[in-house]
Amino acid sequence: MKRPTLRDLAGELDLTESTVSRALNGYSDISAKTIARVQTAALELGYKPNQNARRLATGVAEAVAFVIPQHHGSIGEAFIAQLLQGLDESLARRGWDLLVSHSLAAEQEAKTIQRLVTSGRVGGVVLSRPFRHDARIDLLQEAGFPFVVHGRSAVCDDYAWYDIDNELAFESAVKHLVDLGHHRIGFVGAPLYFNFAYQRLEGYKRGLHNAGLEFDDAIVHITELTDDAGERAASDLLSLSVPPSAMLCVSDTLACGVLAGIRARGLVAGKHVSVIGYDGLKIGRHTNPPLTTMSQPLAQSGRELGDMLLAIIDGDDPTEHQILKRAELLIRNSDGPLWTQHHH
Amino acid sequence: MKRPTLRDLAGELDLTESTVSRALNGYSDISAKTIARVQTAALELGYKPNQNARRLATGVAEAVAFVIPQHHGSIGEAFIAQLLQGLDESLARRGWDLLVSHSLAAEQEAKTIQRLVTSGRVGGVVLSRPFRHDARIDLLQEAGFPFVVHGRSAVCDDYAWYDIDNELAFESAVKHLVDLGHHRIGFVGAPLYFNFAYQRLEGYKRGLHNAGLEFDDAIVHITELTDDAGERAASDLLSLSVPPSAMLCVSDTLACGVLAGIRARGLVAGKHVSVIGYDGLKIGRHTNPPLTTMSQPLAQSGRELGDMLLAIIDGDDPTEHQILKRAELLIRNSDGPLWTQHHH
DNA sequence: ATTGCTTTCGAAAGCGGTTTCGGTATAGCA
DNA sequence: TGCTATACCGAAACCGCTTTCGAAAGCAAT
Repeated sequence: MKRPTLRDLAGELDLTESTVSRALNGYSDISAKTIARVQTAALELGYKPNQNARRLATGVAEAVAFVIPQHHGSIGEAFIAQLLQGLDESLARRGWDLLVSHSLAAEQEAKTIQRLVTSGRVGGVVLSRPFRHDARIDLLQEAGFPFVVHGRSAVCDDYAWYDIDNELAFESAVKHLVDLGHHRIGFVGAPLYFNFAYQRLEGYKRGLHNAGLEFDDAIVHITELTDDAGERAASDLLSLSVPPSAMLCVSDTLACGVLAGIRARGLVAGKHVSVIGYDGLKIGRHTNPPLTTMSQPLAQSGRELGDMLLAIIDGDDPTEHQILKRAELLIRNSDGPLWTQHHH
Repeated sequence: MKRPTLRDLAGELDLTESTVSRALNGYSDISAKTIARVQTAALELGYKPNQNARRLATGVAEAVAFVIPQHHGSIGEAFIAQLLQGLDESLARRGWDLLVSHSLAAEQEAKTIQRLVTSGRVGGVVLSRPFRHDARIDLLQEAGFPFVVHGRSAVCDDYAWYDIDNELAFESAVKHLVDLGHHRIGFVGAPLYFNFAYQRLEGYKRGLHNAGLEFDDAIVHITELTDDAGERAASDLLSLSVPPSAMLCVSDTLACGVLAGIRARGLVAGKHVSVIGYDGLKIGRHTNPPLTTMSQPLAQSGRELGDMLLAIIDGDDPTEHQILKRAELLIRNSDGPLWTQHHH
């Protein structure tokens, strides 16, 4: 009832373990006939190599880890699920495993990485939502451990990453809003130690600049990445003496909250105030009103990240793998022309 | 620059590998003094045991796999993310790894399980969304491999599962609707080979029966678990000559679509027609209108599933671990009293 | 000092593979 | 037919750690 081992197989075939092993692994010094014989026998006995033994012997882990960022939101998790799916697809093609590993606190995260790297359980790591200055990245680099990151940190010349041009995305989002007549555009962001949050803010600023608009601290609201926080942000922004007529949000999750805050005030998004999200989550189709957003291809990102990581583990130079994509404006109904009283 | 091995440590300390190993693993036949000496040395040298070697030697994998159901929807993935999080929390406490493994096609799924079981990479498996008759479960049982399932199949006496009382949930959902005056209640379901879909339909029937209402084929719509499918279902149901005044959906994802279908028709959910979802996803707060739903504690489910699996791997009898929880009705705004014309 | 337990370690055999190295048959070639 | 090159396979070391077993040392008791 036990799983057959290499020895069993060898015994059955009257060959030695080493021969069988090489036959199975397609070495060229085994006759085609023997290979065939071994393979059919393996099939019959249901032989499967013990991965742990194999990994111990070869030193390759055949698994990579995805480090799930400590969760700020909960809706945002759709984000992760998507990425995971793409990743797994890519890895599965090679028969590699995907480990996920949460880490509760932020400080823990470095420890988590350490453990992963040193335990020999995985041959690579994919990070997401990097900070502007990310200790995890430093650590991985020093260790010379293969990794890719979804997003990138402030200096990102010498490692592999896959990112969306956040600045460009927000710059063009602002332009879109300006074209609709808005000139007081609010920003609902996340803590700036997240590089994506920082970059999006920069893009926002540049967008304002392009339009000759002035940057106003009062209408940028930095908060956590949850819908509740978004709701509070909207509420705050709307109670300003001169509230913004439009709000740009760094995530769809946040935008969901903003939408709620707007409704709570008796206003309607897309009419009285425009809001644009970011991520392109499918949820946005069902919000009230449906959310206009900057869309990024999450599942594909996952696939590409997987492919990149595999390539790097195989010896590719990480710096050859730096991909910058663009987000697309996905117009639904939460944006609209500037609302003026006398239109009522 | 290589990671120190047990041998290195032993050399440093003038002890043998075996002694060091036992010292590190807290065997009682090593003096406290030696243990201390070994531990500090291990710390200094930054020694971490090679997990693969360890697993090979002990035969325990210290990892479990979560098999992600082939994805029908995409919004529903929030569902998975939640579960994953809870699972990982539970496993992390023991230092175990969590592998996720997709399987593209349904037939593939059995293969996937096979591979997991035979590869020795994991010591247990958690399944979700089981079919009424689930080959994966049979396979796992025959193999005598530790597993738990989120949900359960038609016959579920002899394995471990964690489920919500689906029948009860839908029975009470119907009651809720009946109490609101509805007597023509539609059902938007998923393929009945999913046991949860089957059970919920049963609960629905029982609810009707309790209220003395007749079951009508015409207003039960079985479709896939996507929002688009939900939208089509709503559209179909609404164009009936005698459309239902309320719709019960087997998932929030589906319900999102139903809501959209209702809006598309110029009707408003919660007023002209009531809809109730299932899952209690946070998205429901942001739909139009916010979705009333039967809520289940996903993250906690994950945690409990993890604990169960660990216990079973440790030798517990699986049949001792069968947990049936209840869903709670989470009232938001998509339900309401029966709408009658003259209220207009 | 001898006997009889404990306590504390070392020796060695795995766990299940991979891989290098060398030894035969066999074939190629003259 | 003799010689070398090649194809094919076996022997053995190794990957890093765990665990059983027995030996040595320490201690108390007689």
